[in-house]
Amino acid sequence: MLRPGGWPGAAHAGGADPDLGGGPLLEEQGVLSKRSAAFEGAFLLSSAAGCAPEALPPIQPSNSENLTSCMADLVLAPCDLPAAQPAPDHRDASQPKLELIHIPDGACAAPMQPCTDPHPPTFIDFEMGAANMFYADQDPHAGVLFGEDELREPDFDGAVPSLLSADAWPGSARCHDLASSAPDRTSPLLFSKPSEQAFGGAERVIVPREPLEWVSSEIGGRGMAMYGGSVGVTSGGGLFPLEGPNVENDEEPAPSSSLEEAAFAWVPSAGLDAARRLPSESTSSIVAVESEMQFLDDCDGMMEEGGEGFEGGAKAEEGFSNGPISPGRANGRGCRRRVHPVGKFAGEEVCWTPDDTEGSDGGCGRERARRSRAPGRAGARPGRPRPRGFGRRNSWASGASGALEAINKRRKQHNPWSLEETKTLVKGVEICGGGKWADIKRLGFQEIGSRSPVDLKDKWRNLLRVALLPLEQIKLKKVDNRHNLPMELLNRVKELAQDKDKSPRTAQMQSGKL
DNA sequence: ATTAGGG
DNA sequence: CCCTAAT
Repeated sequence: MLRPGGWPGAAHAGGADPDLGGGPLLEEQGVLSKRSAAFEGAFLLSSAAGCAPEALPPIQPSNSENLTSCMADLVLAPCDLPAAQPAPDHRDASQPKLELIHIPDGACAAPMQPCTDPHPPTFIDFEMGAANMFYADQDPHAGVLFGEDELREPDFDGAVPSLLSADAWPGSARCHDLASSAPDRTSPLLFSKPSEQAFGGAERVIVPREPLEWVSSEIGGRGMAMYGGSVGVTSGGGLFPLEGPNVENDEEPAPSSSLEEAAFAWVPSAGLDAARRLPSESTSSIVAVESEMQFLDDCDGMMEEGGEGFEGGAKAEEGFSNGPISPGRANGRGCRRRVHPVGKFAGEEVCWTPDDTEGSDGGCGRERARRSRAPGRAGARPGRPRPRGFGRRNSWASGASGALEAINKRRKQHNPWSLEETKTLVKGVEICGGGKWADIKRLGFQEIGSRSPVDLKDKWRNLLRVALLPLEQIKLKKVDNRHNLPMELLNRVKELAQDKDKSPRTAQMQSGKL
């Protein structure tokens, strides 16, 4: 299925390392071949071979010369598509599910050049699912940005997002100096603004399949990428397979007029025709959703097994062979949460029930519609992409049905924090410090994508309660069997709590209370 | 919009 | 996890 190599320029592109999920990139069966500059010469192939690449029109100029030259190599070619092939049903397990991305040899082979920016340090944002900044001068994944301007060796349990590399995003070599990226220098979050250039020329690749095919133009979204046929999502350092969105009878997608607006392209059933018209008429068949695409934890937050996105390649890559992992796993009740791709709830986190027992919250029981909702927001909205995973979200189901009231009356929900979530929170605190919950959210950790900043705060408080307990008591609680909190983690929490730097006073006070 | 804190 | 007050 999807392979790390799906990210051109990604460290393991080409599947050189079988251990990392590489290997032959694709079963060639392309019907559609479309270039996406954003993916540096990546092809999307579906069935039917014989798409001879041909030179592409000039690529949008990049302000990054090295990249420009790199991109100049890009070739690709719209195929002469066979007419009106009945679209394979990707629900049929016998059908190949995914389009595969082929990386032409030598694509973007040019090494990333050091930033010429006079203000060191410079950073490059890979836009890969998180705001972790990787120093890309020499080593593509040399470090993680900590604090204000400190670049450290990655030390998250050896978690190096090994899939990322400087040229993973060919057009995205946006060099930033700290001064311009974070003028106040108070935040470690140096998001680079998604730019058209970064994704310049990215076409929304539409794969003619039913029921829904997705393509991410990767615009403005962090870490989201789906390729035809329910393909994948980048998550931390991994690229995770995903199931296709389960959307039905949605309104006619609103045209997207800007790249920022159109994080994802969706073509309902237009199939090949639409695909063929793409270059000129793409916008008419594309729905814009908010750029943040996120596949959130299932309702119970049962994430016992998934790799921590941040935990780097090897772990994450298990997902390639083992099917969907990290995002959107089903819980016992078959409820998943994800962002609704189109229509009224585009961009909203929703409960998603695979078999589509709709309208009932899917047993998810996480209705949060009472909470703030982007006011006046109707459908896909242009404008600033919201940071993903912020705040509370509407439920697809709730908005769509009269079950709303019932749901609204529901009392306190219970969504146990998984160990992975908890670990991630701790990481966040390590980076941003306690009390910086919004900042932590902005880090984009996928693991806690479904937790609001307030959730983080609450959880941290609860963690402190335990961590600051006398050792005896902790052990009495079997090191908290219920929450599966390893002593080691609790120790980290404790340290952070006592670190006046990382912990405002909340923690200190907490310790008093205990 | 964020955060702290009570419940 | 929910709610509110205070920024």
